[in-house]
Amino acid sequence: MSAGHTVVTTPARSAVIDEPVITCDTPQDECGVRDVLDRLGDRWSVYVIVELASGVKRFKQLQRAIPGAISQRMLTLTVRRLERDGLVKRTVYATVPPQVEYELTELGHSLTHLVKALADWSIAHRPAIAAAREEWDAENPDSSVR
Amino acid sequence: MSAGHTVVTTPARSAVIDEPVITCDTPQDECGVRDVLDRLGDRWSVYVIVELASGVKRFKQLQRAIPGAISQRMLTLTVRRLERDGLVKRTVYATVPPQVEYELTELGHSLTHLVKALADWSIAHRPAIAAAREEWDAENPDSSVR
DNA sequence: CTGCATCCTATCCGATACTG
DNA sequence: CAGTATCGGATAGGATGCAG
Repeated sequence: MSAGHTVVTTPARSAVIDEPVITCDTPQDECGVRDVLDRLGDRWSVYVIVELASGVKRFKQLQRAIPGAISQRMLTLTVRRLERDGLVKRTVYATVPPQVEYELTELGHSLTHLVKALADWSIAHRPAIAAAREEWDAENPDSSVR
Repeated sequence: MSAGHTVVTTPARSAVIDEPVITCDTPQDECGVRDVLDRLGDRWSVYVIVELASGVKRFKQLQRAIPGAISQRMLTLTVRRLERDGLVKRTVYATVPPQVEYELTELGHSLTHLVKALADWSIAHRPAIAAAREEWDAENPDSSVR
């Protein structure tokens, strides 16, 4: 009595291979990966790390060096957070006018390699990504996913 | 915040050795590093990449596997963007009910190593970061920087 | 099951003004 | 120069409802 529509059986479930990859079993603190990603996630932290990777810099120096014109407010917030996380060391000199120097800590430097690797990957694969985007956009003219 | 994929000049041949960290001389398009960071910056992309690193997964599988309870909306958006960037391949099966499989492309897999490295770093240094934060918070009881 | 559209909220971030 | 505080726009992201 059923209509003749074919119900396709779902194919075999993909067996979980072998790699736990990250082994995250604590949904609460989310494995702590967020601790880093949230930092790298904001707009400026990576640039600050990159700039400080080449040496000590003062506030204004930092601001000028960072591409995209970071506002004073955001630079302050960014360096404060990085300092709080122990990635950046802040040194205040009681001079007139005041002078504050920022530099990476040991911890901060250890992150530099990864950030650099990420940047290299980005640069190396940018053409591929750009091409993929153009192709996708061409095939999906009216998509809400930009 | 990604600028429209204009990909201008960018003479950054970037055959960088390992002295200059990122060699960014184009403030305009920000070296293209943003192209990647904007993806990694959002809350979920990294988790999707991590999950797909272990093999093909369906939509619902992905949603259940990701820690932190990603909403349906965000998972859809995230995988679409990754697909657009050529990092994820999407395969639709005309079954009832519908079934869609997601898997990393070659490009996506090449990013996996970096993402894993980042995750490893995060896990390894989480205690240090947590300690730094506690110390900082103790020394700055009434700070607006959380 | 997969996915889109809508509404609504939290947060990011820039602009601006003011202090030491 | 370095930093803080406030306002307001833009946007990421959750909840819900509906469609294929």
